[in-house]
Amino acid sequence: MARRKNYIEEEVIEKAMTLFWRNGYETTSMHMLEQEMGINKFSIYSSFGSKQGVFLESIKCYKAKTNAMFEEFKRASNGVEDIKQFFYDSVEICTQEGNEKGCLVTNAYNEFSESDDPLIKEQMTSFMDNLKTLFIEKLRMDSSKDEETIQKEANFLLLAKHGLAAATRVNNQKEIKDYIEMTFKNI
Amino acid sequence: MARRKNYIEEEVIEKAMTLFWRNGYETTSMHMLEQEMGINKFSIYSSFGSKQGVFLESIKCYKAKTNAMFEEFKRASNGVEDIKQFFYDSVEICTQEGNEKGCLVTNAYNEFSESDDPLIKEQMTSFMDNLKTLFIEKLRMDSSKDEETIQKEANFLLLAKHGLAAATRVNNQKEIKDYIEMTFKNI
DNA sequence: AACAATACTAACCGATTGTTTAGTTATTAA
DNA sequence: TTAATAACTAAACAATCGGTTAGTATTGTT
Repeated sequence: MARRKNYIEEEVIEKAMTLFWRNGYETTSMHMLEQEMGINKFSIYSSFGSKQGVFLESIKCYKAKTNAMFEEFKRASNGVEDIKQFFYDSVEICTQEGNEKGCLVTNAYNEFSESDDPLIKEQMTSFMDNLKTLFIEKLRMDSSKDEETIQKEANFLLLAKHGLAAATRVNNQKEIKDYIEMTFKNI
Repeated sequence: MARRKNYIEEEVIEKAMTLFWRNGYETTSMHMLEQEMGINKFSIYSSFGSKQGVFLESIKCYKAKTNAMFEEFKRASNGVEDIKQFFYDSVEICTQEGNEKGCLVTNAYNEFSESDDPLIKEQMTSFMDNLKTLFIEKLRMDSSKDEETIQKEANFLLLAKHGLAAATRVNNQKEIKDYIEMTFKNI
């Protein structure tokens, strides 16, 4: 009936994700998105509606990308050891790629800390809440831990992930390893 | 010889600092600075040269503001316990004020992670390096620690400060306390 | 071949960014 | 009192922001 798109939405959104991951939300302009996605504004807007829309899709893409890791994390049953492995995997995922640093969501979580956007904030908090739930689940595997300790440790680990995100930006491999080991020293 | 300024640079820069602290660098526009500082662009530019200039002065102001805390930290001689106290003081300083969250420098350190500005980056890294040196100094007070451990722990604590900055943004008092206590359990 | 539907290019929109400047007002030294 | 100096107001600057749109190219259906 009509002309076909000559780009694949899944493909271009992955490139957008990379850009957001590297630069954050505000710093990434529509012009930069045009360049990186290889399509022009019209196509971007007709496919994703707005810059916010592109970002929202990018987060979905990020979640899909990290899904395998998350699934493995969910399936695992070694308790704290699994969380540590998850930390190592989180680092791995951004050392194997280009200039992407930290965790896309954690980075954005910082950037959006209190300002504006409810839709985006919801994506962030749901990601974080989900992560915390998983932490708690793994921590409960050690039956010697009481509930209060588990809550404390889950909070600690969630905040430690911020430190980890910072680490992948400014520290080297060994320092990152040291940080993780020290974090889990008495969990 | 000529007309006198009817504002005091030290006063208006403190207001600028508050704004940068609350919103970060990019989000804070010259217009917002005009409003908050209570003077117009001409005055801002004639006093500080550029937005970057305002920010640089704001950092100096921040350093001055936190100087008392730092001096006390330097003077202290209880080792690790002093570092912990420093963490508590860092939290205190932003709960007593308005909406300022985290540490101005740590926040900016995140925002500028690798992009652009050499002058600003230098301010950030010098602040962080200085902090690390102080950590090491305190850690060395425990003579039972070997140098490698000290380096590891100093790195860990520096990254933990990122977690702390995040905590002051999204966590409540008790959770922050728990985070600090758990952080120092490992040291 | 003609039509309808959609994708594409590229220019343009108003708003806002950081920065500058022309014109006016206030202050002080002579 | 006057001339020089500097601070003020307010408008404008070019560049860029996110977003839109008119016009054209491509497609499938009839």
